[in-house]
Amino acid sequence: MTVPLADIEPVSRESTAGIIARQLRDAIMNGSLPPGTQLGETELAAQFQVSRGPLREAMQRLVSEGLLRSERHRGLFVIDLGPEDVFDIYIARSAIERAAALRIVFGERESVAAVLAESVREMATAAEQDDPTALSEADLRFHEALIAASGSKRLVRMARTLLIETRMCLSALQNTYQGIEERVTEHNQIIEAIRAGDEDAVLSLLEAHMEDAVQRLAPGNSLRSGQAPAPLGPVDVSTVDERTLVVTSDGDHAAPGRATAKSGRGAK
Amino acid sequence: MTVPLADIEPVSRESTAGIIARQLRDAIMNGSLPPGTQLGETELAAQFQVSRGPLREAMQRLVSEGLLRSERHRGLFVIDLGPEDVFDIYIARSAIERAAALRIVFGERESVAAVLAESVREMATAAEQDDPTALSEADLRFHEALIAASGSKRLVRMARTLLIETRMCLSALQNTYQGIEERVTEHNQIIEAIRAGDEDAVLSLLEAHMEDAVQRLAPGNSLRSGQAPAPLGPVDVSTVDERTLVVTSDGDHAAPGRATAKSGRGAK
DNA sequence: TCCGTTAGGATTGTCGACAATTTACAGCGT
DNA sequence: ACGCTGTAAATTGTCGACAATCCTAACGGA
Repeated sequence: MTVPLADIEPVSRESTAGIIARQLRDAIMNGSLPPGTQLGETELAAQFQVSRGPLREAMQRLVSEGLLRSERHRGLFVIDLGPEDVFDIYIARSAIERAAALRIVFGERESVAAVLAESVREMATAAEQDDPTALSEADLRFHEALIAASGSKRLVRMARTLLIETRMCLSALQNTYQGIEERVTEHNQIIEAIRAGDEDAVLSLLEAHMEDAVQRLAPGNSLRSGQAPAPLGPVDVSTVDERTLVVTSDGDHAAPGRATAKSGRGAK
Repeated sequence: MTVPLADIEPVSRESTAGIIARQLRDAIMNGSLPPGTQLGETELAAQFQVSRGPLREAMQRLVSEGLLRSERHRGLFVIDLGPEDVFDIYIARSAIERAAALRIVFGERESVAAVLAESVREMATAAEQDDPTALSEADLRFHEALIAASGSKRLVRMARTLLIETRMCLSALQNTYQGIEERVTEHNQIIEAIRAGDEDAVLSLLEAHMEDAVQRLAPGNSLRSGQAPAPLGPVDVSTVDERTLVVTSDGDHAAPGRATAKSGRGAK
């Protein structure tokens, strides 16, 4: 009556484990918890001012998301990304974002383009000021918005982990930037293709965008050639992520596959 | 020395929460825990012969995977899939399996084809004996093997939930089967295309396969038209799956988009 | 008869303590 | 000096109990 009661969402509609899980995700993403870090339960519990119970529940969530690696009677550790993981991340991202773009092309393209344009503007601003960190942030926000605009709950959920891992890659490699302006252009081209409703253009631009990232972050691999650099054979779906599956990320693993052409089908 | 010590994997390399989580997943998948069921902690803890602690940790995993829905101070419930979810599942599956197929085409195709052929043989056997359940099992096993063969950890992990949800859809709709033989043929065509290394054929066959499933399970939708039937707008990536986001799955939602042609690009 | 109130029961959320296992280190023997 | 062994500390895994919250239903009043 007095208050227009906007969106009050009664006190704490969210579970404690959910809150802690989100904070931990952020901490892992922004580098507060570097890869390989062991998460001491007692220490973190004190920091969050909760008991070990809720904290463990939150950590189990991250384990199932693949952000933490569990070693029984040893502890929980932040995953460290080997080169094969970098490649794998982009395989998955490519799949997710392609599907999202496909949905968008068949949806209300204009409003989506407007939202995406906002992120690109932020990127441009960051580029002008020569602020690599801000540029990465805006870049990720672009892709996050792209996926969110698909309206698919599952694509969004699956992408959350991938975007966090992407950020981990970027901060690990300390942004080896070549062609800052170029990146802004690439994103703008995607938006333009969305506005035009040109399906083939959107998909091939996106694929090229991903391929570029792979070339920068995991040279020697390509989304359109060679097998995964990971030396692991076919994986059993029922056990992965459960038993630890430690990957020794000790350097060498270069796949013989030479990078093939940028993208296959011509854009418009 | 005496024993050839095969793969002993010291006692219990897997966490208790992991074991319970897997069992719960199976129970949800095979229908022992129908959609909407509330998971009483005390009851389940007694059944697993553990305390509520490890059980809650296991359940939090499933929450983050999207198989359980959490309502604070109310309990955990098995998700029930509305029509919009069915469509969403196939959007995501289509994305994942396409990426997996792409990896396979660039990898060792023959050995993969052999593995997949085994699943199809099982399908054929089930079809002969007119056993819908066994056919579904074999069908899912095919797709599981397809994704596993990609060698991508992340694709495998993301697909796990999707395949469980797929099984939930099928058992809910009690297998409205038309064209049993046809399905076996479709899978065989995919294998054949993999053997031939015909990328375009593999991708369009797979897309058509998914589109067929959508037509059967969520008529009125198409992977290549109309926006998602879900009435929810763009989703915020940071909150989904955390705050509950209850979807009232009350029937009507038909998208106006008429189904377009099977698949776009011609196959070979 | 209908509605608001209030007790009861049940379930979830949280906590502190104990048990089990691993790791590190000191001591001893060769 | 090197390696093995046994003990001790620290951390994780598990449990039972208490507190907070919600649902149900019986009760009383209009």
